[in-house]
Amino acid sequence: MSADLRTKMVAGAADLMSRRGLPAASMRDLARHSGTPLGSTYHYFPGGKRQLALEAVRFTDDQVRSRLSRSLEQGPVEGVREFLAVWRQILIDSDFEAGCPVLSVAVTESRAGEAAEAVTAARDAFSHWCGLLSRSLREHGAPADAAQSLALLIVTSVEGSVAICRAEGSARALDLVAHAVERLAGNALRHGEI
Amino acid sequence: MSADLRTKMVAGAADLMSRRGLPAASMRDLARHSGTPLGSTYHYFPGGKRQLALEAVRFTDDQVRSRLSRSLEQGPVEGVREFLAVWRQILIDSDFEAGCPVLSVAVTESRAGEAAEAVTAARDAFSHWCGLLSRSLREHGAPADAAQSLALLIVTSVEGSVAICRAEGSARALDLVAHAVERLAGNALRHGEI
DNA sequence: CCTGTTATATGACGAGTGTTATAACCGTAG
DNA sequence: CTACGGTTATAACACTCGTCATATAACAGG
Repeated sequence: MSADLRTKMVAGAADLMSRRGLPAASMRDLARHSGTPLGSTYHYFPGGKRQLALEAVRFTDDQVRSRLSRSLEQGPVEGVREFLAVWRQILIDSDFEAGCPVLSVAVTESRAGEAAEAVTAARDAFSHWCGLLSRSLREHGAPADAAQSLALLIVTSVEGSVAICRAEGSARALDLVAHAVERLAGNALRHGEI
Repeated sequence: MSADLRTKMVAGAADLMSRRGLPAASMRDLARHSGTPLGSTYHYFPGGKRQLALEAVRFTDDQVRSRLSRSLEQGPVEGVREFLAVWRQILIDSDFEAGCPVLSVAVTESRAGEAAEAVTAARDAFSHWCGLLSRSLREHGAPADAAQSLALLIVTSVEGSVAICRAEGSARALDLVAHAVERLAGNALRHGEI
């Protein structure tokens, strides 16, 4: 039972899904992309593609959550910065070919389709990220409703930026949005409104 | 030469692409979805899927631009409202199965892939929408840099919201973002900063 | 050595892919 | 009526899809 190989498959799946969307990422491509044998895929993931997609979304969720939680200990502005840095790094490292696997699932799969669990996991991931940001903003003085709105605004605008950056082949959009939301977060903490 | 049928195909392609992403929308599905004969697809679109995808993105771009331009005559806040209403209507009418075809292309296709022209058209669409919003904000008193940042923040957050709304099966996210960006637009016009 | 479990390789299944060639349909002009 | 243009239908091309059954390999403990 090699946990490494399994994780490698899940991480590779998340990456490839973020590049092409789930339906266009075939099991053969997913195996090849993560450098793991195709024959092992159904050994580790008896649920097939549905299971692999679900785990890939949850994997991304967990990774982002852990990085976000850690940086939020230094305050909400630092957390926002880290949230942006996560995606910026992925864009740069992939030459703007990869993006957010969670967004990819949300855009390409239906709630009632064959990957419904993955869509639910995507919804949960967005909810987790918003919740973490919102709680931190609240704990640092922002009113509850402003914190919730601002957290959602941050997550949505960053996800949208990542997609636009891919189309542009540049981090310009994400950097502009980064500047704007950091300022908004600062204002919210100082003046209690967005 | 039936222009209606051609347009019907393009509009149907845009809709189906927004639901599943471009690679998962087969030519047979695209024809069936728009109620047009498959045999005619390559007659009207000799460039095949690439051409159909490209025209679908441009079609969406044009539609949004025209609605946005018209409503911006009543001021930037009214324009923002219209921009949000476009996507809200699509979400509701499709029971949160459809979304933005332009985002869909940006997420599922590579700049160097077989639908490179469609990706370029997606980049242009985002740029057009940001440009319209930005210009209107500037013309109504917002400083140039604030107008540009805010316009991008609006487009990105709305695109992100549409995706999240699909995953949630609810317009909650879009409505919250709508409230936030309308307030931001108002502030930018009154105080000259975001 | 043998055994048993886990992991990988291979090939096959029916269905679907984009695309093209070819044949049939259709309304209208001559 | 015939002839012909723009359309549509159909079948086929080589290929890939997700999935599974089966066969082989690798490696543990006795």
